[in-house]
Formats: sequence, structure tokens, C-alpha cells
Amino acid sequence: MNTVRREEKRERIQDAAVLEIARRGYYRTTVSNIARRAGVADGTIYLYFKNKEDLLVSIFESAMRRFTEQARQIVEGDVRGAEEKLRRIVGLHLSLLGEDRDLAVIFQVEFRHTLHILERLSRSGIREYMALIARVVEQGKEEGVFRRDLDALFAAKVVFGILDEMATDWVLSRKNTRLASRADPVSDLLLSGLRAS
Amino acid sequence: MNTVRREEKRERIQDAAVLEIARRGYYRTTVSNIARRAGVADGTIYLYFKNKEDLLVSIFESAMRRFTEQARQIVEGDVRGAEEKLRRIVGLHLSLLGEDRDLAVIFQVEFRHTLHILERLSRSGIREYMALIARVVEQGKEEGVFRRDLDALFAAKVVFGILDEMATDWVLSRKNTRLASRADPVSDLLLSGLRAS
DNA sequence: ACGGAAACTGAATGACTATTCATAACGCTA
DNA sequence: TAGCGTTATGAATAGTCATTCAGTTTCCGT
Repeated sequence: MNTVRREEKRERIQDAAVLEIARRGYYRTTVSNIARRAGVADGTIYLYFKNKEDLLVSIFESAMRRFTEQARQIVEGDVRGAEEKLRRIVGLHLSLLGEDRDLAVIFQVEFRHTLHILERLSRSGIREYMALIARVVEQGKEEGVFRRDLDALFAAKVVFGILDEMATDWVLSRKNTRLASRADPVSDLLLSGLRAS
Repeated sequence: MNTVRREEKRERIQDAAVLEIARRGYYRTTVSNIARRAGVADGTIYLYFKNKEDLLVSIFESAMRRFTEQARQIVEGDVRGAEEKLRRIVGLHLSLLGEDRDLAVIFQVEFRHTLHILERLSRSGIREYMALIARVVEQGKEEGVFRRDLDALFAAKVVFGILDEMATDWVLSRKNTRLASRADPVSDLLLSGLRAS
């Protein structure tokens, strides 16, 4: 089968899975649910994914790739200083999740299912993402705008923790706020914590 | 049955559940697993809990009650200023989780199972805990040690987000560090972000 | 248009497990 | 210690669902 068409169908299944899993939760979503939503037979799923867990992981990896690619552009791009880069990463993180509530639900809730899956995920994508943030912190230290006593990886975890909490809070809140609207307050608070005095 | 003995057995079942669920994950843990570990018959579980989910929620509520009670003592106690109170809350949070890895696994991973459970949990305990942190921030604003432009609830979410990330990171890392050892760096960073200039 | 290969289908299979309930053991009181 | 209400037991029930695979359809090069 044409590689392009094959890839399209694969994505169609992933999209269907995001939709179903966001609404019912991973364990309550059956493979049949996903198949029906994607307009294929149950068995077809297994032509594209090894099994149900592999499908979940593939969703994570696709999404994480987008995250990381864009974050890398910011980090390696020729934008101004570290402060501005950090602001951009905060904005990126909150926009990407805020644009797609279903994906956000999966990221903030469903991916955390069981230590086993979480470990598998964290070993791959998140580590890389975290490292990108840490690079910005390092850069800020070199530029002298961030405190020199910061451990860059520790600071990256702090940044990620705040973004993660904002996203979870947004997912759980019924209100119709835009997630990205929290970018500036978050950046402001973060920067005043990191800044050299 | 003697109320005390009944309560003891209830706790024995909860403890067994914490142990099993931390190791296998909620969905992979069967009621039989928990019963065997607690030394009771499967059916006995249902004399103490409505069903499996109710058991999970009861664990959360018991633990959350301890958290909140101790946090309240700090907030309402006659300790020095808001900065010191915040330091103590950070210390409390990281010690309580750091002392019991199984419970920490359940808090950081297993409780997040499905939006449905998470919503049920967040509506109850966490809101109260968050409000306690927000009170400390308010107090700090009044004392003039924290920036006046802070939204207290927003700041509380930031605090919680950082603590939560530290805990998750610790749970996922194989290393034998003490979680509580991160209390000071976290507090330092937090306070320099919140502090009035 | 033909034929073989590649994709797809969906009913059947095989496991698994939360919950129930008839029966048994316990423990308290008189 | 006999009797009775309370508690505990664990085999049986009643579903559920991921995964497979024999059979069917679609595709495409000739």
C-alpha cells in the first residue's frame, strides 16, 4: 500500500483513539470503540499497532515529537536571550496543549496510567524535552541573567512542574478560559525566581 | 463488632491495597490480590468498601486528611512569618511523600487514573490543601514580604505544581535520594520568585 | 480484464475478574 | 455453654474485552 495512504490511515486511528480515550479513559475504551470511530474493523487496528498499549505510546510519541521539534527551534534559533527563550517555551507548551483539549486530557491524565507505562514514556520523550529547557537555563547562567547557583536540570523540572500543573488544572476546570492566557503570569513568576539579583 | 477492631481491619485492607496497587497499578491489581495480602477473603473487602474504586478513593481521603491536618497546623499555628510557613509546607509535603514510597506512587501515578476519578478527588481534598497554601501567600502579601500583584490561588498552584513534579520525578527515578532533601532548593527558588523586590 | 498479493473484516476464542451470596465460623450474652 | 446475631468465606456468576485468523475484498502491474 502506498506509504502516504498507509500513514494517513495510521493517523486516522490515532486521532480516533485520542478522541475516545479522552472521553472514556484508557481502560474504559475498547479497541472496538476506537475501530468504530476510525471507521475500520477491530482487526485492522492490529495491522497498524502491535497492541492497545502500543497505540497509546505511539500517540504520546507523535505528540512529543511535535513538542520537542518546536521547542528545539526555539532553543537553537537565533532569538534573543535566555529569558525570551524561556518565555517562548512556556507559551509553546501552554498553546500546544490548550489548542487540543482531548490531547491535553490524554497528556495530563491518561498517560499517567500505571507506573509501567509512565516509566516507558518518561524515559523517551520527556527527558529530551527537559534537557532542552535545561539548556536554556544554562544559557541564562552564562549570559548572567540567571542565578549562577542554579542546577539547570533542577530548574528545568521546576519549569515543567509549573507548566504541568497549569495544564492539569485547566483540564480539570470546567471554565472556558484559554490555557495560553496563563503564559505571561507563569513566565513572570518563573523569571523572577530564576533571575540573578 | 468492636468499632476499634473494625477500624483496624479496614486499615489493614487499605494498607494491603496501597502495597499491591503501588506495585502493579490499579487496573492490574485484582481484588483477590488485595484480599490475599490483607489476609482476608475476597468477599470481606465488600463488607468494608462499596467496591474497588471506593477503596481507592478511601485511601486518598485518609492520606489527604493527614496532609491537610498537618498543613493546617502550620498555617494556623503561631510560627513566624509567611516565608517560614511556606518553607514548612514544602518540607511537610516532601517528607510525607518521601517517607512512604508506595503511598507516593499511588499519589503521583495511580490516583490520576481517568479523568473521572481525578475529578472526584480534586473536588474534595486537593482544593482544601490548595486553599491552605493560598492563605499563606495572602498572609505574605499582607506582611509585605510577597509581591502584592500575586494572585494567591495562582501562586498556590505554582507551589503545588513544583512539589508535585519533584515527587513524580523522585518516584520515577531509581536513585536512592531522599525526597525531602529537595525541600530547601525548592523553597529558595519559590521564595525568590514570590518575594517583593 | 486477470491474477496474485496486500489489506481488511468481524465473529470466535480464551482469559480474566469484580461482585454476589449460600454457607460456615465467630463471639457475645444470659 | 447454648443460642443468636454478626462477620467472614470463597466458589460460582456474569460479564467484559484484547487479540487472532480464516475468509473476503481491494489494489495494481501486466
